[in-house]
Amino acid sequence: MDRLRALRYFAKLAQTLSFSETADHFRVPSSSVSRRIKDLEADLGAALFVRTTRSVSLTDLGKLYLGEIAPALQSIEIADEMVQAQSVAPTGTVRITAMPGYAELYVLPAVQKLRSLYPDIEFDLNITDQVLSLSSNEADIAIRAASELPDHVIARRLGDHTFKLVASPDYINRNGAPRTSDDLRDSPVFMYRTPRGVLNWQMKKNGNWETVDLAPKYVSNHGPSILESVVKGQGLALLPSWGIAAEIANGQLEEIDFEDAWLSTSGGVEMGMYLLYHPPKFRLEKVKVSVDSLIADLTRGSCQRNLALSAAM
Amino acid sequence: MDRLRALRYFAKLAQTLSFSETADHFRVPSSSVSRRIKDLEADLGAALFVRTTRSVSLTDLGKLYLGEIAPALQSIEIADEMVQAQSVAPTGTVRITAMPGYAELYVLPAVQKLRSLYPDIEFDLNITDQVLSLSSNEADIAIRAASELPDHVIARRLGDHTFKLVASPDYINRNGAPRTSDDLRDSPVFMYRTPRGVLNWQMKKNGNWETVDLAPKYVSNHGPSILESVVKGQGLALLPSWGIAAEIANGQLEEIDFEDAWLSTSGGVEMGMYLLYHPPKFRLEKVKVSVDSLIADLTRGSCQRNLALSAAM
DNA sequence: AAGACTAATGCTTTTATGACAATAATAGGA
DNA sequence: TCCTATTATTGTCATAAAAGCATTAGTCTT
Repeated sequence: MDRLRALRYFAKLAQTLSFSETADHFRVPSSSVSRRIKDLEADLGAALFVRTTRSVSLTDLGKLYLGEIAPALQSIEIADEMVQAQSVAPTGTVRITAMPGYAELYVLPAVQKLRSLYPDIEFDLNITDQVLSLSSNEADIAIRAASELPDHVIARRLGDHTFKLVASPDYINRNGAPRTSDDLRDSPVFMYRTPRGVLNWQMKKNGNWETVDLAPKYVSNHGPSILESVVKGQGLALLPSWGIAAEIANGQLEEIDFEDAWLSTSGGVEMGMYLLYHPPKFRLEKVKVSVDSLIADLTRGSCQRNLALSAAM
Repeated sequence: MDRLRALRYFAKLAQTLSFSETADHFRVPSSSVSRRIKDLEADLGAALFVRTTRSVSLTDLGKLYLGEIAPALQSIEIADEMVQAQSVAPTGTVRITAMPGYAELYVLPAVQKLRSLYPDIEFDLNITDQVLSLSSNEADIAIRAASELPDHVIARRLGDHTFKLVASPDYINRNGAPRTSDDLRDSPVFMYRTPRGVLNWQMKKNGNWETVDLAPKYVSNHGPSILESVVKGQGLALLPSWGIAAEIANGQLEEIDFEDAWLSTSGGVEMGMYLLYHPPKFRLEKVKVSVDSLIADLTRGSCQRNLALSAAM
């Protein structure tokens, strides 16, 4: 038995004191109301109404029951409306996670804009290299580099995530640009540490990608400090293209063309920056508007970067 | 969809965060829980849980929904329990209606006893000649004279309801006992007025019951005052046997044997005093205990009366 | 006294729920 | 790293419940 429906019938019937009117209200035949009420009474083991074929009235127990049930029904109605309103009105917390570096350069300003656009939404921005799971509800939106895309989330490509070997013009003038892996071994190199370990440099040799055995002068999980070290001419680093666009453009850094392509993560796989979010099984407006705004800002940002790069070349 | 069941599943699942545990709790396969929750989510148009095959957690909306739903569910549980408790524990109001005269003689003391027996029950005793409808919920128990019994109520016979022509020994000494209807027309007679009119006297003539055309000296809806007038020797009256048992027994009144039987209401139909109450479709304990107690007292009273009558004869 | 309105009931059709089995996905351990 | 155990989901079927419709029975009104 659909108890909740029976209770709705009960409440309406208690109000109208008419089976037919109640039935009309719910667009069902009056026999349905009659049967549901009867079932309800049988379930409770008590008569709720006194019926004459012509009139209906509440019993003492009916009044008692109504007094308890009516507010509960109302609560349920309200709850439903709240949820449905929530899924339309953008309020609540949106949890965003993003990679350091990229976050500071691009996501932070985008989120600032988002905050001013939707002051009612609360944002929880978690900048970390940890890969927070969307599917286990640790975040609503994830912005990170990825090669192969998770299956159950929607991924919007924000731009490339390729690594460039860079040094300052000053450094190149003093030491020359490295050409071989042996050159590298003699050069001061800086590496990035992720929670899963140091991001090794890999090189293509005879069609295979191999890790280059290097002893880095400086390892950090703080990207900007590595960038700063390179800009200061202290050595070489493999840095993501989006992280050096500005420095390339204004001449602070130069890209070093190596004999082969270089990659930091597992060999040669094409990587990109992605914005990831739950498939919109159900329309969570707060997530939707955030995604839309972020995508707009971040892809625009990446276009600008690309333009800047082109200009530098 | 049984929404209430879905909500119960939801509440339990939000608490346990385990489909299988929830399913065990309700003794249903976990697939049922899974489906009900999915249906609920589809109905609401919003995701309530984030599921991994290994773990379940509430979404923001889920928490919100739970906050509204949980108290409502509890209210419904409480309401159910209240009703079921009510139908077992004898509390609340019992409305009793009874005929004047009979009520004062027999019902009043019985109700007094009932009140002391069940101090938690409230009694509403309506002494009237009006025939209050049980079926339209105007009373829980009715005690009245009846010939043919209503169909949808339970009737317990309390005793006869036959009318006797009586006068005081003093009156008979002075005027002699009437023998014919003509005798009656010359005698001072007292009649009872019901809400439906004066209770006419009827007589069997050639097998047919006919109303005797009399000009009563005194008409009242107050039985005791008619009785008193008769006892004082002021005239004759047709009085119910249960109303004159004591006076017959102690010699204050004498029954007059007439040439035919006499009746007050529609001709010659056998009438009785009945206690009427709703068929116990559902066990309303307060009514049940009241009926039991009243029946016990009133039938015992009627036995005593009968004994008293026998003794007087 | 008859008609109109209302609730209940009997029956059929449709719907949805539960049961069982199988699958997919993950966490933990050897 | 592979294997196993646990957990949620999906597919299919049988069953139970609800709706729909027509009819009956009982009141109130004119």
